[in-house]
Amino acid sequence: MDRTDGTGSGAGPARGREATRERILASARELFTDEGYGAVSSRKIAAHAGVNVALINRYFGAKRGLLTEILREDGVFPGLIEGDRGSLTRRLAEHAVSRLHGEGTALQRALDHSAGDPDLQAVYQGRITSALIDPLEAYLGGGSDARAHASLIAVVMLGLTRVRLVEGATALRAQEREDLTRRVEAILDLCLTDFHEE
Amino acid sequence: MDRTDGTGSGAGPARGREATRERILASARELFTDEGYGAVSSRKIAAHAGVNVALINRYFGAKRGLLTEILREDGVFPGLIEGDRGSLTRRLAEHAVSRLHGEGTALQRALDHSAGDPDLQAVYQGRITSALIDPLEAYLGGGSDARAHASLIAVVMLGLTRVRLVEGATALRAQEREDLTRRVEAILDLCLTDFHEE
DNA sequence: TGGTATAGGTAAACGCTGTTGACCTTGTCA
DNA sequence: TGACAAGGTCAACAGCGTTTACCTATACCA
Repeated sequence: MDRTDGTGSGAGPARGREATRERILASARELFTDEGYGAVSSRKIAAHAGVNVALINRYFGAKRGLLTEILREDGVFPGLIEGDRGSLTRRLAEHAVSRLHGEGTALQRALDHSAGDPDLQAVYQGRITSALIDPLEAYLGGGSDARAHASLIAVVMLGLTRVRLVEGATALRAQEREDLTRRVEAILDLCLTDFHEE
Repeated sequence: MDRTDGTGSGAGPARGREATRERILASARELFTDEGYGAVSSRKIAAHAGVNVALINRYFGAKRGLLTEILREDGVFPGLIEGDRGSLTRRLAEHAVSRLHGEGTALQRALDHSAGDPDLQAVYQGRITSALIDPLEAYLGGGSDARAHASLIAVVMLGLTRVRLVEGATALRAQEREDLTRRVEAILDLCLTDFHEE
């Protein structure tokens, strides 16, 4: 009936559904990392994987399916929205500032640049919601305003990415790093305080 | 030598360089407003203007030139970065919250959705810098950290747009409007305080 | 052992995009 | 009348994401 992905017989690249899928995915990841989503065409990915173009759509539905698959594998803010509640904003601030300085994996940096692509709007929409806002809401305890607080956090986190993308954020990166981190932390704390107290 | 844009002789649409340019621009503005930048093709704009496609590139260099021209005509935050300094953040907060609620001109709303288009990155980069960060820096008096403060303001303003775009910001729009405005105002104030005081 | 169904892969086309270069037409001036 | 130039058109180019029809080689079953 089916080889269930036996590793070929030695000659030529591995065949079989799973092996091919994986080869396409690996090529996409590598090329997206180096050149960004928009700059890499389906044909280029296929050529790099030594595979026909049509297979991309066969296995992943469409080009954006490749990115969806890649993104599924790693979270947006791994390890940040868990653990001690008191230092949540500190962790988020440190992460945001490090991203501002171009740290993080090459893939993360590349995908920041692709975040605005109209073709990817639905992909990023799902990602921001499911990997940032939803977990934050749950982490914050689910009070009536928890989701609004989570959204405000997202405003700052996404805003920082966008300003870096669109303007370079030179002035921010020129600040003493600890000063900037503390400032972002304070802003994030303000995002989390009760809307009605004063 | 040249008619210098006389208004034709009556029959058919107006001819002449300036009239044609204006007709293309008007069509682009209308279509961008209704459908967004990415969804409108050069050929569609040309057809709507009753003009050959090639003229778009002749007069505006490329499709993005149309948007550049349109954006040149109205500022990003008209009237906000001037006047009383004490209420700057209040004005900005009110503006941001109104945008969150889908207010503002139809063109502004449409262009928010196009802000991430890779083809427009340079256009928006110039716009954010020259119409938001630069004026803010000047308005703030040009102290050594003025540009960093302006950048932080931009973080919040752009972040709000992005969260609305990508997530809908339902939870934020569900907040009592005055509460949310005051919160954003407080956050913006925090963006403007000295980095080194504590 | 032979026949067949099927999974996996390929080639070629479709319709679309933004853009460009060669051509033509029209009006003006010498 | 002839030359010139501005304004406009047509047709093509190269590329994109995607789809359809076809081929091939394997695995199973009679």
